[in-house]
Amino acid sequence: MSKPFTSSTQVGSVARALELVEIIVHGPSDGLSLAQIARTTERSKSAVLATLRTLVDFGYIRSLEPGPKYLPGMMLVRLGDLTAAKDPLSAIARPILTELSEKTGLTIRVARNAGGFPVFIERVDGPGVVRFHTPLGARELPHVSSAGKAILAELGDEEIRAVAKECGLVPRTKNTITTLSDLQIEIEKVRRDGFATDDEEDVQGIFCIGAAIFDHFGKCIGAISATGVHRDLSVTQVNKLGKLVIKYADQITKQLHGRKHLGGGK
Amino acid sequence: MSKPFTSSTQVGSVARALELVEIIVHGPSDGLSLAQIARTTERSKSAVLATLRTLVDFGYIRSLEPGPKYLPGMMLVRLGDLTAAKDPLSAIARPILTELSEKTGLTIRVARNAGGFPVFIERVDGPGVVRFHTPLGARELPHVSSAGKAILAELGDEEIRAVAKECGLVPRTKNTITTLSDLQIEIEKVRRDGFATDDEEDVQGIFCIGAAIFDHFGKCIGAISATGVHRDLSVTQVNKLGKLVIKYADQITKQLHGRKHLGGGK
DNA sequence: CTATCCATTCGGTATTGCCGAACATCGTTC
DNA sequence: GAACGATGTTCGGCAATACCGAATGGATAG
Repeated sequence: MSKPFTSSTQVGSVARALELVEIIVHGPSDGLSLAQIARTTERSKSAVLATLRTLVDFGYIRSLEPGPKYLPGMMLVRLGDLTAAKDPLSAIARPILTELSEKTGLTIRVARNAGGFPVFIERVDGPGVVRFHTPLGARELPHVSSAGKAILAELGDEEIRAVAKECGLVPRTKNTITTLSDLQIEIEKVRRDGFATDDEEDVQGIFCIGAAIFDHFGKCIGAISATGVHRDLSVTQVNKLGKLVIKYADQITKQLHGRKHLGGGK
Repeated sequence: MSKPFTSSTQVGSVARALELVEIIVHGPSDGLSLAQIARTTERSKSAVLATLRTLVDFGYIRSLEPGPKYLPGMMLVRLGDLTAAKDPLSAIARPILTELSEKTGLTIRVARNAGGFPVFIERVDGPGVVRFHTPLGARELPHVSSAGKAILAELGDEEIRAVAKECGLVPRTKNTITTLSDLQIEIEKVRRDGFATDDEEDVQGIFCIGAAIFDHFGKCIGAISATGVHRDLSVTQVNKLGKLVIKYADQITKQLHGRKHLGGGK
């Protein structure tokens, strides 16, 4: 057995099947052949074929004749859509994101707070021509994203240190914050301003501005962020845009019957 | 064995795992308990638990303490997003959909032609306050959706009959087309106009207008559709809106280096 | 024509996924 | 407070079954 499974009793064949999904989703856009998949997974073709057939039957994978090449199936889109739709944060946020994206021309996303890490669950593109991939559903790095920093700013110093340790403060660009002390200084700024920025700290040429969302306990449950290309943003706009993002984040908080956790005490 | 599996060699445990995903995704928004899942699937708790653990490990399901209740996981959102992003039609269509949604205030979607059935892969909401669920990734009914009719209009009469037989022309509202002859008359109208409508034929109070998209062979590979609430649409607007939808569909066709299949011959 | 790649089928074997019983824990009810 | 019913969890043992490898047929290339 090559892979050391983390916890107790699991189902191996299911795990292997989901690995296939992963491989195919990350594979080339013209698909992978059975032989290719069998090689990369180091399993027999017959076993892979049986698994693939099951996945195809459920629509997770679609097989493209002739050849056959295997590609991600539409059921994945459906499940992702249903999952996002079921999330009340997503449902409430969507029209508000749409409005903000129109007002700013930027791509707006909303993230859930997943243990200090932002996980974006919904996205609305702005009308701009420039397009970049802003992924959904992945655990993003908290120290390089505006949503991440907006969430961190609502945590206690203890938790911030824990999250920083967990993500390792890995560098992404030359602007990335890589030390705990720098991060703490940045967090202080976020707390003062009420919004967080990402000034080309994750991707060269891309900036973000984010603000936190709260539930009725005053706990930060997520954040929204606006993303654009750096040259479209003049420095004087940052504050104005920040205020706007806060306003829309507050709208979501309000609709969730939430209230802002007033900084001060732990 | 309760479920008669369709084709040859498959992996039973994987199929059972994917059934769990289905159940949880369609379950209540506060999740399902292990016992509930075990009951509905008629399997032992221990077997279900092992499978669930595997799914949780991969992020397909997330377990919510205490209880634990099981809910759809963020990995489903991620996989759906990656799947849609990998599709060139989706990538090309997105900015065009955004523009059309701003211009019209409606929800715009793009569907792939899947054997005469529309499968929507991307959606852009309009700024309107009214919200309704327009699903993605599912095989929609061709005879009740404007995208479906736009696709049907590009097929041969033979194929239309086959699709009609496959979907059964099931009624959804009192406006639904339920006979083949009515459908053929409607298709003729679509061919004349260049766009298709759905006048409360799927959901009461909802209308759609759709137009087809073509590849470089002139084959119809999909369609876009605009969705809104019926009372927002005056009859005189239908033609104007139809023309607009055609224009944006043609833009997508153009960017795909496609060309319109000029009706006439088979 | 041979050689090499591919997808697919088919037994046989032992891996392993499943069940059921047992335990721990919580919340209710009498 | 004790007894009950519900839950989630662990564990041993059996048999189902998921896996492998060899063999086949087809396609493409040299």
